[in-house]
Amino acid sequence: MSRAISAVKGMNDLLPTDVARWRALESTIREVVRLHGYREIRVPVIEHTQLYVRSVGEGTDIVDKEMYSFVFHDEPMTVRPEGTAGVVRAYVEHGLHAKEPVSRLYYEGPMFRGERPARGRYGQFYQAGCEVFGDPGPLVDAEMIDMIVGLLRRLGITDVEVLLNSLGGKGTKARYRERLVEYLEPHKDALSEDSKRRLTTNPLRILDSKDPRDQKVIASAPSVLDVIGDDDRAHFDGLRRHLDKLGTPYTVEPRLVRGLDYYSRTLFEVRGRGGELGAQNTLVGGGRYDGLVEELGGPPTPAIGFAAGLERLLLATSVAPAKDQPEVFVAPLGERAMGEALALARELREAGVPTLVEGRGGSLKSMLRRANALGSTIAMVIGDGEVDRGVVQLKDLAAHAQRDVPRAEVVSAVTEAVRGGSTG
RNA sequence: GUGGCCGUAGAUCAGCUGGUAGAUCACCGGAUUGUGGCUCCGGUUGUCGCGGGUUCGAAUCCCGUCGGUCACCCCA
Repeated sequence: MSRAISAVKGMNDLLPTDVARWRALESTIREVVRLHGYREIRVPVIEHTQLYVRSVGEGTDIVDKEMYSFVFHDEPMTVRPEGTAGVVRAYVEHGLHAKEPVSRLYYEGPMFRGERPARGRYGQFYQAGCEVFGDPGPLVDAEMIDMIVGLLRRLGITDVEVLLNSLGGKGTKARYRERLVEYLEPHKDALSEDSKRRLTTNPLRILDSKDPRDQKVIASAPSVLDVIGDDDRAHFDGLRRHLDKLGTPYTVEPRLVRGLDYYSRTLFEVRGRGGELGAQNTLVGGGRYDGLVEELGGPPTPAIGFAAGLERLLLATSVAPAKDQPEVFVAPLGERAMGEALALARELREAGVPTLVEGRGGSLKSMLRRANALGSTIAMVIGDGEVDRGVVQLKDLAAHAQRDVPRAEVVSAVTEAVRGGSTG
């Protein structure tokens, strides 16, 4: 074990035990999303850097300092830091808008950001997300938020809060930004160092600063909700009405802003309140991005989407993984039995029964110990005696029962036992 | 990127103010020439994260570095 190569910082392995939980989580998400009419789309992990610069936006931390970018054959490329941009690109590139009036897309996969890793936040992390194109809302907005809350509930994550805000339409964001800077400028000296810098780069971010100095100033800052247009207000009110009707709880948080530039109008975030999440308690983030499709070369198309952080859901969830251990453990004793065991295992597998053969030899005791440790339901012992008599010893591990079964009847006896329970 | 804490067998950890490493679990074998979950016995496993320094001597002290973790930052 000399000079072993370790994983890259922030990247981590998911061992089989972990993966069992992941699969349980993913299948729940897929099911919920399917019930809402979403269909999965798979897009590349690598895109032109420009895609993210134009969508996520310059001045955002993601683009400015967190992207895994490289130049390949003189082309600036980036390993995706988030999912929406790529999906929008695909939507435009394949002219989906011309094929169906509304597209409901689901995606899932690894994202990459060069941040300092912490619990619930990694350089390579996984997101599942949905995007709806072609529906201006606000009904879909409400439906999406409600779906997320329902999904979390199915995952056993109930201690959450939904934060809701509106960033207004096209012009309002810039207008509010101006208004905010106007307000903050005179208080500049009272702000934290970070926020002084943000005043020019990304003033909206100052709103959710945790620094007490900033909070003091922010407390009486103008609210976006006072600046949004009448249409935006109507949209926001409509969304709230739908949520109220559904009984889906939410909190209006005018200071909620998100890290990406493309958002407009509806903005939401779901935070977990369980202690296991620490400061990384944002489980889901999303919002409307009505201008992005056009921005990326498509026709004007309203759109909304969200992304959920899978490792964070996993920290908060109580979903139990399905059993993935072999049902049958074959313990051969001796040379002749080995060959017989292998053939038998193949038959069982063809019949759909997960089977493992102990090929390392060893004592029967140790083999049975292993069968038990693996959680197998049936152990099959084959020795010279069994081979000579044309039988196999079938042990029901839970019932401590065993009997000889003629070689020809083994498969049916096993499938029966596996489905039915006892072997009699 | 900034600051705090941590880094010892596969896993969880002990090792006090420096004298070249231990427990438990796991794993392997045995206690009935071929029968498991409990029990008992025995056994394997470590460049004490890495590099340098102080010292007769360092897992133990100092510096650096890498990794993890917590808070900030940011975000999923």
